Amino acid sequence: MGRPRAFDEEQAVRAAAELFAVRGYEGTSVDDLVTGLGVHRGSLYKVFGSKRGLYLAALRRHLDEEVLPLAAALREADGLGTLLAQAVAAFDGGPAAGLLLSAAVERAGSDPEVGALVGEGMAALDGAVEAVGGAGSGTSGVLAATVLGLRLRARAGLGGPSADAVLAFAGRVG
Amino acid sequence: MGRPRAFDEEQAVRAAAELFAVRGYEGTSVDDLVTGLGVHRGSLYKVFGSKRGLYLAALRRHLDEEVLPLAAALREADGLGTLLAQAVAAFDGGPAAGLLLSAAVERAGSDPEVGALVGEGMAALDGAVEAVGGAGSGTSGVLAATVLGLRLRARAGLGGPSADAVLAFAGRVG
DNA sequence: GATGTTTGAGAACGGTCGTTCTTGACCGAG
DNA sequence: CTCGGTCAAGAACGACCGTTCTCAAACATC
Repeated sequence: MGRPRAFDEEQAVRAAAELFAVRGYEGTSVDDLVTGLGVHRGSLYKVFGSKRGLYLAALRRHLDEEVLPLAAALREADGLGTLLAQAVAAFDGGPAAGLLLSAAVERAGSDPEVGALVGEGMAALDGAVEAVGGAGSGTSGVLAATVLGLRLRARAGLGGPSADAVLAFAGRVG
Repeated sequence: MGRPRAFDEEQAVRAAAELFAVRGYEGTSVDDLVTGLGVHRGSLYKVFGSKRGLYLAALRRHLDEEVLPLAAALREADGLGTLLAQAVAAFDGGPAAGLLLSAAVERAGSDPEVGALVGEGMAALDGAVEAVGGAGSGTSGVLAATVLGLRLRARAGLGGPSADAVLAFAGRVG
């Protein structure tokens, strides 16, 4: 019953996540989304309710498909040094944690629902560091901050530390 | 000749920097600025040319009055651990580096002039870490990333690592 | 093939955006 | 006091914002 949907919802959410990650929430207009996703305005509002609804869906997907898997992979690192190097490599290869970073800075403070999702992503990174470095070492939050800080440098387009520098640093912390 | 200016330009720039730091560039409207600064629209455009011009002035002031002095102070630390602890203490006490962080995420990628200013601020932090930790150690960029990452956590309103945790971490890196 | 329901296409809504213009208040110089 | 120039006050501009509405096209069901 009814006309079949002509767009892939998951693919649309993924495209929205990329747009939001690059231009930010306020910097991405509904027109940008309609053009970039190839989804009609009406369909977008029918499915997601609002621009914010689409943003929350994109952030949710970003967590489920990128941040949490990354955190799970980092848990398998055989030391904090390897963990750091692995995280940086993930940042070089794509938009990993980009939307998480953008959301944390731009929206987490003013939108509680975004704040909860951001907190979930950060907690996952914390947990990975803690699992590798040893619980109670008290350093997990700091090193998780380092991970996001390195992501920030990569995003800002300014040359971040080289992989060698990261490894050298990693040698210091274990 | 002419009517004298009825507002303090430096104070206006400072107020603008706070607004931009909290709400971001796109999240701060000219109406917000007019209200928050107590400066008339016409005067704002007469003096700063545009919203972007005021933003650049605010970021410039943020660097000169907060980030660069902070970097200079960090240079005097007697070790990387003290440096980290000092940086975190500065974040707790105010908006230090807040606009730098916001600009790095929201604008540095799309506005080259903002990118240059952000790069200047980050280079100052790098230099401070390098001066304390020893040049060529290759860790300066990474630890500077940690500094901004900790600032990010504080901003997002999620409980960051405690001062004790930072000190414990600092013990590992020297 | 006719019916019923949902989609896609795009015009249109009021509101707000950044910016400019017009007008009158103000003050130093002559 | 008069004049010239700068400022403050606020209305007004076109453009764009997120959102809604109308209507024809496209299927599943009967």
